[in-house]
Amino acid sequence: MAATMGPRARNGIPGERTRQKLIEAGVEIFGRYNFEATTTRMLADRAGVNLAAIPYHFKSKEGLYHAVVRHIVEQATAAYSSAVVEINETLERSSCSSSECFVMLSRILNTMVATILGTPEAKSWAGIILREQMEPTSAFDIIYEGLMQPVLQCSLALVARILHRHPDDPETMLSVIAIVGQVLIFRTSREAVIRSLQWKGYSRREIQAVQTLIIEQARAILGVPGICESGSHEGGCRDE
Amino acid sequence: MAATMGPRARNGIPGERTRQKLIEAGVEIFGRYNFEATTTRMLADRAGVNLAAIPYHFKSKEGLYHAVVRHIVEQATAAYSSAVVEINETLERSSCSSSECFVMLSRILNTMVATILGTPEAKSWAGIILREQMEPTSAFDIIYEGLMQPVLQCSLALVARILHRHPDDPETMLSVIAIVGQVLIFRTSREAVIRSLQWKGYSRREIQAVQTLIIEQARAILGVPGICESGSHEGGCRDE
DNA sequence: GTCTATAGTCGGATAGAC
DNA sequence: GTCTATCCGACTATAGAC
Repeated sequence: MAATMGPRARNGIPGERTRQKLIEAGVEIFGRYNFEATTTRMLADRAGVNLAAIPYHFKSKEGLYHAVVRHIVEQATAAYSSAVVEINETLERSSCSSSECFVMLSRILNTMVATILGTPEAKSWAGIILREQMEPTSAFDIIYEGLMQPVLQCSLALVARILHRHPDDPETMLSVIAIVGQVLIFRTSREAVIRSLQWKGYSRREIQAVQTLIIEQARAILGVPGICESGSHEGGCRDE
Repeated sequence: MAATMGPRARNGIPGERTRQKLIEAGVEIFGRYNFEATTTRMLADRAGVNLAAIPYHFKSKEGLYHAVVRHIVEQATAAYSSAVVEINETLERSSCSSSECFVMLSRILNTMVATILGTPEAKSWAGIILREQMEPTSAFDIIYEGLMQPVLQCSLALVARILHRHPDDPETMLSVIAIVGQVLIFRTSREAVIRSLQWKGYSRREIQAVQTLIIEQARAILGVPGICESGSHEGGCRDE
């Protein structure tokens, strides 16, 4: 990362403050508008710095954009990296039961909902990420490998154990993707969700309702017994 | 609609051909790039018409954009309007069982997957719709009321009957949204899906795999018996 | 209805003073 | 490192010939 950080990278130096303010402004402006619609004048005004600071610190508008993408990947990853690391360690160490794996998966899903709906900057993150999904640039690689790959792989391992499937079975990854889709729609289709539920936004109450729903439906999909009182059938009635 | 169609609206008149070509080009270009990044030159070149035809026929670039949005709503609605109409009629006429309602819901979900992943123009549609979700303009109203509202309401009615819940219960709509989310992620996160499954794109084979998965997981979520051979427990183990 | 030419505006990036 | 002033290209929309 230091290789692409511009003239100076250490803290405390006057120029570093300007860099940080531009990146913060970039998250906000690139998230709201898109790369082309964002003007260097907007960015400089929002950051409260001079226009010429952008080419000076980041070489170009595109240079700033890449720095912004790296920044949001770092921030977003921080939210659940501890969960992913702990789960991967647990999985390597011991062979867990379906129920234990489901508890770990629930942790990931809850974190995902809380981060995606509850973090104030999440709207900006989503704006940038969704545009990269639609028309990927070189920035998408940073997002995929830094942010998506780790969560998907971790969830894949858990779902494979829960369903007693092989992680390489494409059906397993398909299941994971669809389960994650249940979460993501609340961000990608926020406006339609708000309207159809007549919500005002995502406050604590709404976030908890979504979390409860997601866990409940993931439980049903994966055939994990859970709160079912008639404890007769264990693995559910799935195929195989 | 005729009120906003510009100078002439009837077919066969020379100008009408230019209008249509501009709208087709608009679907493609506005879908790929965004409103600001799209230039009138791109649109005119792609349509093979003169630059000045845009302000002449649509008053402005924004006027063309609105015409394009109305066009994609019409096209996309056409794909499943017959299903929605028939289901609404059936629901009004007779009281259907959970299984019957699930069959109808499956029809909607299958149509959705086929349309969203299989229609060549779907990528352009998604580009425009997603951008409107992120930063809604007046065009979003057209999309929500013409395209989303009908499908959501129809699915809501079906899910309410399947779960024996009231359609006004917010939990019911939440379930519907999450189920739809399983479908939409394959479009909104296409790039991540393709990479994690190592697919080349969405051809017939992949679309069928997604359809099978979606129906299977919707069945589990809604607790509909289906292919479960041990026919002992009927309603599944859901709450209530 | 369709074209060319152009007006008027605003964008990103740079040069050079401080 | 930060600023002002400016270049130069690209944009939308219009005017007016055909």
